[in-house]
Amino acid sequence: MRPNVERRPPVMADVARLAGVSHQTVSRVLNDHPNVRAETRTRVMRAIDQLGYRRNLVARALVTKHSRTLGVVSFDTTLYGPASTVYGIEQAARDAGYFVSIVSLRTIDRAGVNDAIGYLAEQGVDGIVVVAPQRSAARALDDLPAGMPAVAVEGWHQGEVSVVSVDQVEGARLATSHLLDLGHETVWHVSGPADWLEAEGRIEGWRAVLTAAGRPVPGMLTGDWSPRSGYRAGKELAAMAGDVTAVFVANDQMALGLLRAFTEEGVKVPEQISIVGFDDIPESEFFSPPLTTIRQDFGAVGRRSIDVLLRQIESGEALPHERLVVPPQFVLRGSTAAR
Amino acid sequence: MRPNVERRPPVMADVARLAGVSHQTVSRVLNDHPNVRAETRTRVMRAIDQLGYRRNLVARALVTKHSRTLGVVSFDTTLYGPASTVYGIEQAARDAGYFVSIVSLRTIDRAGVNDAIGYLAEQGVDGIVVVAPQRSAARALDDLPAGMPAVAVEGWHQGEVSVVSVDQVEGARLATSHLLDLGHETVWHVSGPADWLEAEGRIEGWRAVLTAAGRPVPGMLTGDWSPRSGYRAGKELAAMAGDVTAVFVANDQMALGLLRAFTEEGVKVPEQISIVGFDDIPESEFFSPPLTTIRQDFGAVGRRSIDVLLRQIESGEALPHERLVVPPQFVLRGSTAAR
DNA sequence: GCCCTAGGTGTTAGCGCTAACAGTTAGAAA
DNA sequence: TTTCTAACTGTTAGCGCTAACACCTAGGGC
Repeated sequence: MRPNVERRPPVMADVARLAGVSHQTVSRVLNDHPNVRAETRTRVMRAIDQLGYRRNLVARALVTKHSRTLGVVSFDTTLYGPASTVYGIEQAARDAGYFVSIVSLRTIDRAGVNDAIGYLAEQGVDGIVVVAPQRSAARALDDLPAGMPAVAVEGWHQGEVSVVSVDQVEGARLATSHLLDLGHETVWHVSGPADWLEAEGRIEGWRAVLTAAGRPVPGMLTGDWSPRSGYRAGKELAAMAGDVTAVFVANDQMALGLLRAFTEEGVKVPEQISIVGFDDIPESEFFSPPLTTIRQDFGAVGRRSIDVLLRQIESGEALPHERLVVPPQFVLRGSTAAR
Repeated sequence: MRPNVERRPPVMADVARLAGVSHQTVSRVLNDHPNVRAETRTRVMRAIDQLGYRRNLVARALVTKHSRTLGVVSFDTTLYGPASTVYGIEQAARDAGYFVSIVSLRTIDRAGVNDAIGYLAEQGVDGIVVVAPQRSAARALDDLPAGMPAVAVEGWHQGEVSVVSVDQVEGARLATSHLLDLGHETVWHVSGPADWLEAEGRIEGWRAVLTAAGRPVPGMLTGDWSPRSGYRAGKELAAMAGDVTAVFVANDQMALGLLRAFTEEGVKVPEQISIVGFDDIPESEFFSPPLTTIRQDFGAVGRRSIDVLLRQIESGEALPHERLVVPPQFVLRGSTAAR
């Protein structure tokens, strides 16, 4: 490292010297300590302005043991769901005066999540949010550093850590019931990939409703959340157009793929086949036809998870683990019709 | 702050004691300093394992003056473009051994961006990436803290800072030329909101091609990037279906809105009107019809911006400001046809 | 034997801040 | 008056780490 030519940035001592007080008094002003004379305070403030002083939060964190930074471990923040969740987290954290340090995993497995948590711990974060949509990722929460406040989002867990998630099972119930209520004999399902907790929850809800209604449970198609995989599933379903009259698709992107495949094959939606999606991405309302779907309030999930995490951090002790569930919402549009 | 019941995490001195060396030797091992005997190194490593020691990067940052953290200021990371860019930034940063601290602004204005930069500076980031798609945000880069390495993404700037962006003008040229080449008399444009640099660049490229070809430049419709605004524009254009034969839409989401409006009004795409979008979001390929569009490589933009920023940081001095341009790519699909 | 060098290690100081405590003053209470 | 208290401010220590330097040893050249 070569010597830096420009003057070093001002530190507290510089402000103190200029204001004619001790550095401790400057610290008190900065931290809104009550016992500072008004006149002294303004003198210090003036000195701060004059020097363009900014306090060094790194030094502060070293002594207070609090960095006011939260770590977020997520997966493919390009997707609407994770992106919205992380956005909600970031907003809520900043409103509470915390920074957010993000690690986006390319592949999500226990080792990767563990590494990420380790890095964040070294960095001195006060707590960690893990967006853990897969079983393997969720398991990494078992070996959190001792005493590290944490919360799982969209994860599954048994008591080791608090979890905030949308009620996937209930969402699937809403979707499936809607289709049965319209008079369909049964409902097919295009699921998300195995190992994903959301996919599992949606399968569970779908199956539960069919079983409770005494309907046959058709074979299930599996996609990978992408429109392309929905397109492939759509081609298969179109070939069975006579038998299939209603499909619950595990997310809106795949539903778009189905719609495209059906259009190509001349299958009319909703006249011949009704479709319900999941997520309510901003595009869904403008699909042709507009997609009936289940809305997930990702922003609420993000905010709730920060609530839970901050309560843990600020209490300074291990709180009992909560399981917070955000309700999904049914959104009726044009892709479903009575049989 | 109440007393913490559990033992404090081990520090370097604890490792040193257990390994029977000085803390400095532990530091040397951790930093891969060459002059450490192999036997000593393994002894230290063993002690580290045994205690589960993790070094405190906050303390390290205080003395080295480098936090190995980069700040990112962005806007609405729910949208595909910003989300993908931020993802690319995060990946590239982590590959280079840096953390990423993110601030997502709700509204993007000079004051907001300035505040965000200020927070990040206090936090001790080594450099800042500002995703500054609006003129007002880009201007905030004029008052960066002295000596803070920074790079603007999708921004516009005159020499104060390096900029990495996709060539919007060229993308618009590609779109417009394609439509003229297909034999359309002229091309209409649904633009992004005013003050957005991307919107301006796309207007510029569109207009330039029309003017160069001696074609009339039709009145322009303006949206806000949302599918809904595209839908509204589509309704207007459908009413003029005889005159309008080709539309260049400033992003794919609005193009989807147009498609929906045209479907409702019975306007056939591409038979009656051809449409070209911009972005190539994952959904575009599965619109009906699949959307001809201009692909932006957001990942590349993110990676390049980190390249530029790290070069600045690691050189330790003010490098000349660069203007890096990532080429857009034309993607032919089914929403355009010859006149 | 001497010196010199290089490898390996320990000692000390200090990064910029806050916490804890130690004054100092002024005014109220005794 | 004295004494106490509260309000305000300064002094000191130390968070956990790295940089700089000091110090040992062993081995080679003379």
